[in-house]
Amino acid sequence: MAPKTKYTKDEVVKAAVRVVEADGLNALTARSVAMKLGSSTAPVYHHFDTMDELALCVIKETQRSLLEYTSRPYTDRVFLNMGTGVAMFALEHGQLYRALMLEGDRSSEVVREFFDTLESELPKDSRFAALSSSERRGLLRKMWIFTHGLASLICAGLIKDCNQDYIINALVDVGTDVIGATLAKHKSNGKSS
Amino acid sequence: MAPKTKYTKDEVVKAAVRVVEADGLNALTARSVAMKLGSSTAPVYHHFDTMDELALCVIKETQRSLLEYTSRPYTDRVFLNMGTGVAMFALEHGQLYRALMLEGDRSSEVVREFFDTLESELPKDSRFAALSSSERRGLLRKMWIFTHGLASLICAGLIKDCNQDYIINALVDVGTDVIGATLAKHKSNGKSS
DNA sequence: TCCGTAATCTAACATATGTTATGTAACAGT
DNA sequence: ACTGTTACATAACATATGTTAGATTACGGA
Repeated sequence: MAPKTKYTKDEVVKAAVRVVEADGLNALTARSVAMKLGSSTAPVYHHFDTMDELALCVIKETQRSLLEYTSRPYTDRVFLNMGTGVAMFALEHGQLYRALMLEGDRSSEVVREFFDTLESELPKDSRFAALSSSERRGLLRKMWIFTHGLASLICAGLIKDCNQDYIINALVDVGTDVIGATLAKHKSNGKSS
Repeated sequence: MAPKTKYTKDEVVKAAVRVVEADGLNALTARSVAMKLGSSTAPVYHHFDTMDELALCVIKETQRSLLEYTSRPYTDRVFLNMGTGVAMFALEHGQLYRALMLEGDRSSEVVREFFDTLESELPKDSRFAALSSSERRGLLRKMWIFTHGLASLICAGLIKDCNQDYIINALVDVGTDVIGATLAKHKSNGKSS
């Protein structure tokens, strides 16, 4: 039979993720992955037909990692936790956030898919129960644009002294403004109609 | 003497900008620029020692173009015009916005520099005269994060049916929320102190 | 008209990268 | 122990790109 497998498919993907994390998506080459893995390029091509295929797996793996971040209990509010998770991911894995949301060929799909995930989570927060579907969607859209902007700036290193508390504060701050305004508008609309 | 110069430095830069606009920063090569220019690569290397030098000029030119967008009178409010200009630029020159603000090696500097420009323009809007310096900065920061997030999504093609009116509406919408909250907070702080 | 300069072209070289071909050796079953 | 399979290593090939060298040629001054 064949010799025992020394580098599993998963190990190759993990090595590729580490390459992107360290030096960005442009640095993802068969040779750089092999280097991280401590092997030749052969194992890479053993598990993947093309580099594009590996890059896709890196994106998928990064997506999973991001979802793990957004499901952490930073606070007791599900919706706030998701925004915090996005920004924390950008803080701790800037290059991966860029690869996933800003650069990759599939970034549009990924962002859209992520937005849909957010939308499905929103109704779980009781504070929004009174809002109509379109009000909720408008609110979500604003908060998502803000969160994505914040994360983009964070992963560019443009928010100094950024940490978890800073992020939660920033999101609560603008969230209070926007949610407050939306609820007030809902109330006055309800009265006038 | 020498033959009349057929391709000026400016024409080379313009061609390079068109390359980036069409196919992104990764497509900026000596040969792609030469192709757009209808020449060989010689004129490129005649005006620039390295491709990095040309890329830098493309960024500078793009910066100028963006500033031109932000100084247009979309509305009668200077501050709103700047945000609208950013988003309009992202709408009409998505690849250039990415190159300038999201991808380039110098994106951090560019963004920081642009934020400073915004900050120097803010006092010109009379509505903010009452605010303290730190209140103004907080407000500006929120609006900039939102605007950058919006522009990033626009240049990824993720905002459907996006046009000038949509952009102005989006900015006025969230701007009303955030500015209203800031002014209200300022007022109550003034009363309580 | 002739010449020299320099803008451009052509072609080459060096490197980086995707990909493939070939060799090697470890493991399992006999 | 022998053998066949196959994971891996090595090295080659093709292409893309930065960069440079030499040839070419148009222009302006003599």
